Amino acid sequence: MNQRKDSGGTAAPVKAKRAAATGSPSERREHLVKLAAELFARKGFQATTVREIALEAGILSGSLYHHFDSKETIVDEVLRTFLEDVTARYRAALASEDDPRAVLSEMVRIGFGTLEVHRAAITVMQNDWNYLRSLPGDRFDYLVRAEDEIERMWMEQIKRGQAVGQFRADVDPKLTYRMMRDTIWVTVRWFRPNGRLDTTTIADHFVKVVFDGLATGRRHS
Amino acid sequence: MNQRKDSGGTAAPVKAKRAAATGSPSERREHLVKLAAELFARKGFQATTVREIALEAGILSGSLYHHFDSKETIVDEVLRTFLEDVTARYRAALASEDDPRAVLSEMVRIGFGTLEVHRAAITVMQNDWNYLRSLPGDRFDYLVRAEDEIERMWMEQIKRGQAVGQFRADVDPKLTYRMMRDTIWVTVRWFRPNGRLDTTTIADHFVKVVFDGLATGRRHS
DNA sequence: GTCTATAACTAGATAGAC
DNA sequence: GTCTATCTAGTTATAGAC
Repeated sequence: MNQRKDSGGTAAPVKAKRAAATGSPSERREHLVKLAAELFARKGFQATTVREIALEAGILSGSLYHHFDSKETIVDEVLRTFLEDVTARYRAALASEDDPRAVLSEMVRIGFGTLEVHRAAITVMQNDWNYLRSLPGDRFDYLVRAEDEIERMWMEQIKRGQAVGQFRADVDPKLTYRMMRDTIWVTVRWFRPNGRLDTTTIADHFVKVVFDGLATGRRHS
Repeated sequence: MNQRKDSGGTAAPVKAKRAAATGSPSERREHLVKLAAELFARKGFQATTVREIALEAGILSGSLYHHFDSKETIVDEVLRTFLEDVTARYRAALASEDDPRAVLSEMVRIGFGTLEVHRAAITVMQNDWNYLRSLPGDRFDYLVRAEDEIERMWMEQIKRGQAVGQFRADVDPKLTYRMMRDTIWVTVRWFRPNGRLDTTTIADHFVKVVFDGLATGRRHS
């Protein structure tokens, strides 16, 4: 099935979904990146071929190279866009509020909030992180740099919260940060926009459990 | 680099790591699966070639097909082994104890405990789940079946705990289950055996935070 | 900006000798 | 149980016509 006489990089687009061919060149590019991100998220970066991306866009694989010089460039743009947005939001949260617990719960809300807009990017980041990092060259080193900056911002709030007595001091700050970070991002595995649970509900649940605990009755010791 | 006159399925093993060639056939097979699992975990299932697996074992790719009929069969065995072990442990925990909170914290400990033995398998399961599920055929349907059985076991304990008043009733059981499950497995991303934190420490931290909360002071309303 | 045609290569898998 | 040799199919990417 899906037979075509070309085994190479072609195949007439025939009845492909050629979407809005209007708009500026940069909008066109963004649109292509978005389509690719969805495919990367669904099947994985490597399992997604440039032919599939092109087909989805209603063009042929060769034409894709008018917009991007490689498949890596596309996934690069997917991840970079997400990381720039989320770090910017975190910085804004830090600047607008001082109370550690307030900042931290705002950061939790920001994290879950990105699930809607950046669902595909987050999925790719989680599933293909190891692979992209294993590629030769330093092209994806910024992934680790962004991760480090985000870690610093979280850790600072956790430690300040402990220092002022808002958070219990008998928990490892780094372990706590990782637990919070992972629990937020990993939600993309099952989160569905327009599903039973919206990101605000999920964030509230998370804050409730992590801050106050699941158990009833007296507090720890 | 790494140049050889063969572009096919060959390449003299030369100075490869040919390990213990002794032992029963089934031990040999298990050993190969283990080597493959490590590669799958590091680079991803698709990025790992049968040639790399063979090289790691000190044989040629063609020889691998004496043991397995396909690359998929190998990853199948990796995941199946892990899932069978963990579900068996969960069942034992349910059988040996009745108190919901005790069972649940035991399940948490079991989860983190598998990180050491099954680190590679868990990594593969997380990173390549979407891809394996997207493959045609029903070969990997058991992934979802195992997931469902595990979910039932956890949910039962959470709901019983709420019914007997051990856990607060104002949290969504399913959301709570997902949060606990994800937080445990995702730990493979950064967990290193023989690192600063062992699985017991991580499990204790987890139970502390999730059961009693991070905040100091009075309990939730 | 897209298509045609193809280059250059790598993947998983097989058949049969040893 | 391993190696030799090879097949088939699929991959990213390019060059130039339109």
